[in-house]
Amino acid sequence: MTTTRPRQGRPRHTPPSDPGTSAREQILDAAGALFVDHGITSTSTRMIAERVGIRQASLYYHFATKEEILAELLATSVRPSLQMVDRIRALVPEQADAAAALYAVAAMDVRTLSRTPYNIGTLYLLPEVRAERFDAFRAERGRLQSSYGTLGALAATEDVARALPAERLGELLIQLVEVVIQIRRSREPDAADTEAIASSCLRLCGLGEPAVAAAREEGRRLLSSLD
Amino acid sequence: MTTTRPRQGRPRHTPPSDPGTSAREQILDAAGALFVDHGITSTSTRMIAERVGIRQASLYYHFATKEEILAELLATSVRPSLQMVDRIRALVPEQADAAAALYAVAAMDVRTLSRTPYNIGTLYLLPEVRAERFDAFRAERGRLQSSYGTLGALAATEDVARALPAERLGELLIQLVEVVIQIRRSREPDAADTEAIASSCLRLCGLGEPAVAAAREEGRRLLSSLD
DNA sequence: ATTATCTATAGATCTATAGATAATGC
DNA sequence: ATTATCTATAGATCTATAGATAATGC
Repeated sequence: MTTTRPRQGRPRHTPPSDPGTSAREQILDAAGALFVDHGITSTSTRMIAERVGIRQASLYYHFATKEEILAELLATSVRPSLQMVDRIRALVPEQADAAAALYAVAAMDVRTLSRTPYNIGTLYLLPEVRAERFDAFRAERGRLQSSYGTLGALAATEDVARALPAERLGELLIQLVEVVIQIRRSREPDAADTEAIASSCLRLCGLGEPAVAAAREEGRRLLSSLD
Repeated sequence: MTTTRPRQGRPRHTPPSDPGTSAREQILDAAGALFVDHGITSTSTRMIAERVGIRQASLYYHFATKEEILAELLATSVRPSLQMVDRIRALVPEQADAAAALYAVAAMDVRTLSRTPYNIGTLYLLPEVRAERFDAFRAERGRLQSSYGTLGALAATEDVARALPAERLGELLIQLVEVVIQIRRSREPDAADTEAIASSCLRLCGLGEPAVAAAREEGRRLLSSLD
């Protein structure tokens, strides 16, 4: 039992419950949870500060504006998904087994979205995020979407590939994966959800049941080789 | 050219551009467009009033609170979709051709969501709507979702029906249909989108390309018999 | 008389800044 | 001296109410 050394600066009126994490981190966590629950504009800086255990004005030592807090949250929210896609695509060199790669990417993404401490995916959907200020974030998300499109086009049957250009396929696939955001609003997503969603991505690409089963097996192998 | 008779009450500081529609209607339209663009909390009663061409306080003659405006918008937003489902399910007596019915319902719903004057579907996604106050609305949406589930379960192949209980299938199908809400944020959805989304619903249910094509034909027939 | 607006405003926010203060670090 | 907080507050909102007013309806 190590007593954590008190930090520098004037003490808080309420001492931090977790002295291990930085104030900046605590603010981001509090703001994230509140933005997701109540929306961005409905969350006041006072609410954020209260949850952290500091005074409202003290936020401004760490962030210049409320927007800056949001920007930081958004930046860290797509990045894990994008990195995951890159790692998985690196494992599947050519279009060797695109269906397995798509399964793995979708499953991983669903799991990531299921497990963030608050349902951070909902932030994408809020109108405030369409401000020009957040262009960079939306561009990253666009890259994720087009990865889904490319992967889906490679995995798809000829019939489906002909009917759906990669760009539209990407829109549909990312939308399907993000159903987990909606599910999380009413219940705790589980492993069966992950499997159902990832398999649905493959079916949407036109794969029949034997091909879906095969890609699922191989996709799982890919995932376990990631750890 | 009929000059519309001026209405009762003190004249507005800016005369209404469309004297045909009631003030109530004008307020709902203005609020809907603003809620969708900026979010609910970010839309002030002043913004709504300005768009209508009345003073902020005059809103309160028609609605007791801002929440009441939102409640009215939500109430009128799912209803068309629910009625459509009922009409189409009535046309397809037993499980005669569930796949065609699912195609028709999905296509109709996509078209409805594409054509509302503002992208009203986005309202579902806003955190403010989770307040208890809007329980009735969320219940209606739940009914729509379970209609998708039932229809999907009937249309699905045995393999898929075994893998996905109707409840989860409903979540996936409605999510897929509502991709049109996201599409509308970046571009104008067209007939090809409608077809792509409705066909994707069928593929997600495990249908192969010949079955998808057949259901699409029959689904279109159903739709044209609705007018 | 009734209706639908208007003007004015109370009271409750909310964001962000200025400047003081209580720790640690050197 | 530096850091991270605090207190206090300016200035800008925002929602909703009270009461006046300018039309039409009878």
